[in-house]
Amino acid sequence: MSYNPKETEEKWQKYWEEKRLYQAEDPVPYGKPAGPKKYILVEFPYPSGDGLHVGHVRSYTALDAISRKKRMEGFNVLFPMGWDAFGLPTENYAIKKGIHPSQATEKNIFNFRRQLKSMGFSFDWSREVNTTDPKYYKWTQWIFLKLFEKGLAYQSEMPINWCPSCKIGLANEEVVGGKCERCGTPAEKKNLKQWMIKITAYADRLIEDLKELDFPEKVKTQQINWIGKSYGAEIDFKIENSEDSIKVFTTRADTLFGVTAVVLAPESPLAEKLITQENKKKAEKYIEEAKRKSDFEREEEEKEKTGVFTGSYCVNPVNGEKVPVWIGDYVVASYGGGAVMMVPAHDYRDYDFAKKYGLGIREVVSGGDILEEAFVDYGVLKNSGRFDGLSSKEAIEKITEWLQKKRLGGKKVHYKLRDWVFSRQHYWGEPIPIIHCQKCGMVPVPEKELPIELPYVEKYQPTGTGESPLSVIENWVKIKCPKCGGEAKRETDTMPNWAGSNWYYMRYCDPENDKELADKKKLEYWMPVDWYNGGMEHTTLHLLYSRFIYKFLFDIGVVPQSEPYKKRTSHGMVLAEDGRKMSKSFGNVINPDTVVNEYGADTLRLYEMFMGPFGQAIAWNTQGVRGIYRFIEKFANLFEETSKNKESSEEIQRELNKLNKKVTEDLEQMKFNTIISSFMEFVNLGLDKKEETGKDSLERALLLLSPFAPHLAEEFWQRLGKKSSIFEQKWPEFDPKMIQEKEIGLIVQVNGKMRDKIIVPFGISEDEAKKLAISSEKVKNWLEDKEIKKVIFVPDKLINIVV
RNA sequence: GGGCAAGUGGCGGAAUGGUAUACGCGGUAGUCUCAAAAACUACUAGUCGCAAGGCUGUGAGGGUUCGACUCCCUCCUUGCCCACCA
Repeated sequence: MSYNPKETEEKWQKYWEEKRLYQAEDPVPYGKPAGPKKYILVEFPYPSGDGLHVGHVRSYTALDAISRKKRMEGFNVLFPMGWDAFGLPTENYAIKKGIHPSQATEKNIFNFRRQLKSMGFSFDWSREVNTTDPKYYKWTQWIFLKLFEKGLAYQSEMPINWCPSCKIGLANEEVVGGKCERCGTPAEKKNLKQWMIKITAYADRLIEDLKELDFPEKVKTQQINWIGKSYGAEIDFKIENSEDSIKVFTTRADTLFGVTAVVLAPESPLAEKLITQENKKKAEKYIEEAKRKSDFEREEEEKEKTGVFTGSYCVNPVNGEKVPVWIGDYVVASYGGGAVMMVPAHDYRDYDFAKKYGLGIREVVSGGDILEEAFVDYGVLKNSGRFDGLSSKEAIEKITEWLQKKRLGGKKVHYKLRDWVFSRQHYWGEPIPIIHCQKCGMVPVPEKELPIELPYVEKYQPTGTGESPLSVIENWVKIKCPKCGGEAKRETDTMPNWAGSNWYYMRYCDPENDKELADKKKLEYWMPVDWYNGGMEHTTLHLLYSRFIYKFLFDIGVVPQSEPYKKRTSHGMVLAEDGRKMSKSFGNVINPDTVVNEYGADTLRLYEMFMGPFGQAIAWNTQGVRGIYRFIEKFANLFEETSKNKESSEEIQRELNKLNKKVTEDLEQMKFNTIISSFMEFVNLGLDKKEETGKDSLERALLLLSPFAPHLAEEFWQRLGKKSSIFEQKWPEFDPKMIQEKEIGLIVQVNGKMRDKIIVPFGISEDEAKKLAISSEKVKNWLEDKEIKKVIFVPDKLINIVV
């Protein structure tokens, strides 16, 4: 064997590191005059105790290949790496192993870094960031202070999702199917004072600005749906014998005459107030039960709607009708004010509810049969007084206008997006830089005192009371108020995982800066990120929230544009050989170290590029890895047997140009699997025609292969006697003229079926092609006794004779 | 219930209006070997045929076209995301 990956790979990794080949150049006046830049970004990993996943390798290899090609094309490339290291998994891991989270983090990062380096990725390690480094989280806290200053960070007592097992509050995004995202325990509701971030203030801009971005449509629609903007009306239902009114949100103001009840969410503060004496027992018990039930349990009960009458009534503003007020658990507390107008005739849920509790069903839009089921489409109004005969569309407009005039309601826009619960009652996170003073209230920590470092403690287990472990460290909590000097206490909640990952890509532009989160000139040069690859699972979390934070920083003049990412792509998951998710409990995890030890990093890299379309989930196949290793051996053979030949034949050169074109173009479109197949075809052809293949072709093939198999490419490049690294070379250009063959196989069809393939000179005329086609023996049989009706000629491709 | 993808050999997949199944895996036979592994060579969608060759074939059905895996319509299946959002 003429190529031994084990020996070779480490050698070149060292060589590249010494040459500092992958360091990005800052713009003047900090660096050399910088040419055009490309900022290529992969989501930084969470350094877990499990080590690098082969899924990381897939997306990092892809973007590494792109970065390498861009450098060879002359771009000043920033391709950085760092660690998203705060958060629950490390804290849990530390508790389990009995070591401190900071030590666990250090150990895990060390391992991840070693693994990434063994893959030969071209990261600029001089810009490494770590979210748990006080020098880094100083600026995470600074961003929080700015949000607080602008009124976008606030505290609010609210029912939050609570995991009884982790003893921690969860963001809506962390509750999946009613269960805690991490441990799978059904989430409960618990009232706690929480820090909130007002992302809703940016809802419109987050939708609007998507238009300009090069994101997959799927990502855009998912974000739009998540924000969930809907246009409708807010309508006031005056409560009988009271000054108060119930505000309901509806997108179907046209059905207002069909209201036969108003239903409140059990959590609604109004609900309790409206319960009358005679309904007290029943209704209060109902509320208590409903509150105790988690969202999940409510869902599990086969969506059977339940409810209870409060005893109170309100007034339908459009016709003065007296309408009963109910409480029902099908009403979502956090949307639309937690109240709905119930129109059984024209809403499925209301229909079920009304049927169950014997409430009236009144048809006000014609078009369906409401004895059978609710009619939810638009139609023509009836039983609606002066609005009869209008179409639903017109009626929505007219009725809303009328309400607005009477000051009983009006147009209203609602969002599904809710403000972001930004506090965790945990140890392993950034302390929130706020001080609570008895006299002055909430006082922000003065900027010059940042960072507020996380105190090193022995006990970091959750308290379980809902308070963070920091709350028991008295000498840390107690502090003088920076405003009045009186007694005060530090905020003891910490920030969620997302806080550090919101802005990490800005820090790469200027990772050492102690005066600002990053220098403005550097941000102006590097931002926005030109290409950001990550997982679909981050679409409505990290990707949306970091866009919001970037917009906020733009508004306060810290960053140069309002969108951080120009282009977004996403990779598919790498599944285990059995088609399931890789998981320790299934025992089906593939460790990249094992593959690297056995076959080398290049084999793993090539395999992951070859295994299937980049955007698709795909199962691991151990035999497939062997197949790639065979390819590497074949390549080495080809090299050994042909590198002494001088010039390649015309055919080989043509195929090489085709390969050149394919790699250059498909790389941009992330069609890596077909690129690797083309290399295989080229090598197979070269081995078939050893005498025709020479040094010139090998050189170019190595350049083309170098982004994918950098070690192998460098090794053979240097074996050819080159004095500089292959990565200091220019990306090869292809010659379109060389791709054109002199003779081509023209397809001959009769009635659209292929009957023959004839060799003809390139650029043959229709007449000549026709003559040749008709005279073909095979074709003659199919034309016998038949009249030629029509001939379709596609130049240099095919000729179709219709008989 | 809503939204978005996708259905092609034994398997991963290629071809996005013009040779369907490239490339790889697996399989079969052979070479080498005391033997095995590895490697190499040939074959590998189904079907009829000694062969030449024919016919069928890209989830199902229909349509557009000289020509459809590809475009349009209806349906089925699978996957992902969202979901009592008024």
